[in-house]
Amino acid sequence: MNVEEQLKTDKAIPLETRTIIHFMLVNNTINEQIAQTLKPFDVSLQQFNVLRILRGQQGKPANLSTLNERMVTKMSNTTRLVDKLLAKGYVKRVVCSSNRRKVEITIIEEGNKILKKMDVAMKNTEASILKNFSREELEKLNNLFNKF
Amino acid sequence: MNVEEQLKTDKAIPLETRTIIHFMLVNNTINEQIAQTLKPFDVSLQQFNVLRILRGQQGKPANLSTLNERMVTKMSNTTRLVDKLLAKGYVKRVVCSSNRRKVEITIIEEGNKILKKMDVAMKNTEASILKNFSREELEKLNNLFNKF
DNA sequence: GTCATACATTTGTATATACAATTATTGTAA
DNA sequence: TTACAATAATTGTATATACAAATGTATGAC
Repeated sequence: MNVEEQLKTDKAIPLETRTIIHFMLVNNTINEQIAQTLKPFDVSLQQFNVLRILRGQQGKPANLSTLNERMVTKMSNTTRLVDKLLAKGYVKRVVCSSNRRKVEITIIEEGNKILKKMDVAMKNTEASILKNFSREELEKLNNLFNKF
Repeated sequence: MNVEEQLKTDKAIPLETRTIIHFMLVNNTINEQIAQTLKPFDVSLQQFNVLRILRGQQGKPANLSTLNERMVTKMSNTTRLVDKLLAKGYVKRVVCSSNRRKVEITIIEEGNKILKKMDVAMKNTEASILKNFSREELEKLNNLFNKF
């Protein structure tokens, strides 16, 4: 992916600006591919991430603020996101008995089932996105990301 | 920025998955900072990009499909985006006389004026986002991005 | 106990975006 | 020249997201 070509410009772009634009272009291709992957499951990336977090809880419930903390992309409305998962029958929602302000979200069987299928699809997509990278290059990339 | 720390997990994540998640985390911090930068100008990142493209035309108008082609993030509705810029008085919109299906969008003085101000703010934000990178590291990063 | 404050979630509202359907215009083949 | 397909933009609709305000609950000071 070449930045100048994509932007159809012949002018030189300052390295900093170029890096940010380049980053965004890569972001678009990644997002598109992931969106395509999740589309057949009728689940957004955000919803997928929440399901993964819930699975990571290993049976323990998570309340909304915990979910929000751990989400890859923070968003202002975890309530409605969980509502969607609830409507699809992937999670359950119980008001916390010790503190009734909190609600406890737990992934249920149907959620685990679809998550397993999505895992396979996502693994393939990840491999496809990163097909041109060697192991060392991936490590180099992760190290550079640490500098942000 | 450490991925495991951010996700509050102690399990090892496969390098491919980790890279994608890491990328998204970086994307969030970049987006937040840019959104903060543009907020005082009451212009979205998309609108900013369109203004930049129009300036790049150097007086020549661009029609909607051209704009959409060159936008960093493609979106399905350039019409409404341009409507916003029109309402703010930053661009003008003329139906193309040789082909009345097309509309020609041109940036006007007020648009150039605010764009200049935004440029300064964005330069600062870019520098801040990339403050931990040396020139060589930025080049390395851009080269790795070419592999996507 | 009452009040003020902090906490956790929910709701309202405006805007953004994705996707499909529609309108208007142009080019072209029969 | 009519009919059909292609092009360019617009509109409709559903969903997503950001942000602020509101609701309900808990806690600590007095």
